[in-house]
This record gives sequence, C-alpha cells and structure tokens, in this order.
Amino acid sequence: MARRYDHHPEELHRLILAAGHAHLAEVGFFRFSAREVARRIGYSVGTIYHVFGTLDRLMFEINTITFRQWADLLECRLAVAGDRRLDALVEAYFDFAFEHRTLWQAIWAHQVPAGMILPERSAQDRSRLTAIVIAEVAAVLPEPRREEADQLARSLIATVHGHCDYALSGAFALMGTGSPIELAKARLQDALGAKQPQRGVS
Amino acid sequence: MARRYDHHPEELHRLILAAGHAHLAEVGFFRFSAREVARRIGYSVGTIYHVFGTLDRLMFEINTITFRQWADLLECRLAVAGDRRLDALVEAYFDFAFEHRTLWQAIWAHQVPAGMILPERSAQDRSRLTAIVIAEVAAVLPEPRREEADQLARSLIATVHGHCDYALSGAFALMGTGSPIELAKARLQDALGAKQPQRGVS
DNA sequence: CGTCTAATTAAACACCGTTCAATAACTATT
DNA sequence: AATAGTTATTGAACGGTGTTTAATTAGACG
Repeated sequence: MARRYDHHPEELHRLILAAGHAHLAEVGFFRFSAREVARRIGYSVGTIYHVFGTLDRLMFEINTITFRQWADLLECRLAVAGDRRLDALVEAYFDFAFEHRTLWQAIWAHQVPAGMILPERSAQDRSRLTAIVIAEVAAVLPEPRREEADQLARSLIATVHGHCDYALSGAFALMGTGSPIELAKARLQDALGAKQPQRGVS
Repeated sequence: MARRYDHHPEELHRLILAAGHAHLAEVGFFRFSAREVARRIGYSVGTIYHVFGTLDRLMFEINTITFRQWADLLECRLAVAGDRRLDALVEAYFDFAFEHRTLWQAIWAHQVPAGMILPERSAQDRSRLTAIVIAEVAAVLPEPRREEADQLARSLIATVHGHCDYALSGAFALMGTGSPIELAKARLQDALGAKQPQRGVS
C-alpha cells in the first residue's frame, strides 16, 4: 500500500473528475458511487476523500464541468445562429438537457451544502450560461429598458428551465400539438415580442 | 415473530404512508429510509415491502399525498381570492413549495420507474393541480382562444415551476429587486395580459 | 544516509435496499 | 374442537454504500 506519483496531484484531480463525470453520465445521480469512481481509476476510496475532502465537493466539481460544457454548446450555437438568436439559445438549452439527461439532472438533484465554500473558478464557470443569456436579452431590449436585462434574463432562463424540466419528467407527455420547446419559445416571445419586434416571427 | 392484526391491512397501509410522509418531511428525499419508517411504526422492513412491493411505489404514494395537499391549498386560496385569481394561484404554488420544501422537492427528485402501473386514484390526485389551473386559464381567455387553455395552462405551470425551482435552488439569490414570485407573475401577465385585460394590473 | 512529510491504503463502522426461509396467527374445513 | 391451510410478519443474510482512521511507505529534504 501507499504507492505514490502514479500521477501528479493535478493529474489525479483531473483523473477523478473525468472518471466521475463519465460514471455520472452512465448511471445518473442516484446510483453514483464514489467507490465505483475509485475502482475505475485504480485507486481506493480514501484517495478521493483525500483529494476532494467531501463527496459533495466532488459532485459539485463534476457538475461544474457539465455547466462548462453546457455553456460551450450555447456559444457554439450562437456562433452559427441566424437572426433568431434567442430561439437558438432555447434549442441549445433543451438539446443539452435531452442529450445529457443524467448529467443535466444531476445538476439540479445535487443540493450544495449551505456552508460550502466555492472556488472562484467554479463560480465563474457556473455563471457563464447566465451571462450569455443576459447579453442576448440586453441586445434585444430597446435602449431605455436595458437595465432590466439582468433580471429579465434570469426570469426567462427560469421559464425555459421549467419547460425543460417538465418535459424530461414526462409531465408534458400527453399533450397533442405544441412541443415543450415551442411553448418555451412562445413564452419568450410573449415577454420580449412586445418590447422588441423580431424578424421572421412565427 | 409474526404477530398479526395489530392493524387491519388498510389501516397498516395508511399507517406506513403517514409515517413515511412525516419522515420524508423531516429528512428529505435523499436521507429517506424505509427502515426508519418501519422503526417508527414498530414493524420490520419486510412488512413495508409486503404492503407496497417496492420502495418506488411507497415513495410514489407518499408523493401523491403531497400532491393532494398542494392542490387543496390552491383550492383554499382560490376560494378566498379576489379578482386576481391567477396571482393567487402563483402565490399558493410558491407558498406550498417553500413551506414544505422537502416534500415538494421529493416530488421532483423521485423518478417513477418506466413500467410502473399507477392506481387510477393516484393519477387523479396528481392531475388535480393541473386541472385547477386549466380551469382558471380558460376563464381568463377570450372565447375564441378557449381551446388553447389546456396547452397554455401547462406552459404557464411550467413557467411558474421553473421560477419556483430556481428560487429554491438559490439561483435567484443574488438578485436585487424583483422576487422570483413577482417575476413569475409578470411572465403570466406577459402571456395572458395581452389576451385578457385584468383589473388592477401593477 | 537518515529524517520528515504526506499520499495511499486496508479495514472498520454504521448504515442502506432487497430478498427469503421460517414462524406464528388467523381462516376454513372437517 | 381439532386439524389443515393460508398468509402476515419477522430475523437474518447479502451485497452494496459513505465516511473515518491508523498504519504504511514513497518521495523530499537535509
């Protein structure tokens, strides 16, 4: 026992995160197991506790990776979007959630303990998605209302989030026409349409 | 071992549900324990499995109780509401979630297994909340658009849900003016305001 | 070469969900 | 009333979990 320097500390940190992220994607939040992560990388559980201190911190950092990937997707989609940029954001939001269901649900399933101190870097990664939406909402708002952008953007994110969550939980299942994603777009239109006419409105 | 008829089957069923509901309210979904429920009622774990077959079924029925209480609150609030009935519904939605945080979160944390067959009674209890909102949305829509009510109501529920979930998860925490509940009301106003002018609009 | 530090581990603890054979209490039949 | 049959209930077992800790040992430092 007590081998060392198979991996440098940073490397080990990344190794655990990568294995943990992959494991979480496979089995989902409720069947996630720190022991299984340890098994996968050929270390013992204790090492994970040594590196992360708490399971909550490991889960938090894994979810931060997911946040980063999610924001990356939104940026990619914006880069190739036409003039209906907010619709593109809604689609990216949904697409990520549906394509990486287990990872996305883990974000919301994990309750970060009250007192936990968050690394600055993580907070930044996690707020990127919000920042992207705020910028686009601000761009769409007419000049005098631009100071609303922050609040309004968060409200619209919550709106899309609600539709996405309901769709994944099956609550929308029995509905005929009007997919959740189209309904979400319609609600954004309701909130923004009056304030700023977009081209090509459906 | 093997005492009998301390409680009739129905009584035992209710006893487990009541204890389970109370336990869930205290510790939340992630620390819920079937063994603890058994301990509380003075039976062994096996009995719970005998009565409910699966932990998932027990959790499902406990959550159904929560759904029932939630719909009850909405109805009570409607009964004493003024002319801004939808605002009253939004408030009731939030109030229940905040007052019974653990129970409310358990509803969304619990993934009902795909194949599970649901008792008719439960499905009814669970759909009541939606039905209440549909009725109020229909009442507010102008005659020609009344057939939209079903879809629109679900979309508005998703909207409020998103705001509520975000608020509880702390994502709204750092915002200045404009509480989540007021933002949710504003989004409903956006969606319905144009279609039906309400008195006393803020 | 010896000392110190800290990474790593095995093992232990106290739980958990789930299953199942054994048992005892009730029911039905004679 | 006695017997046979049914079934509610249990304890115990199995394999898993998160978390903690003392022991070990690889590497760093003098």
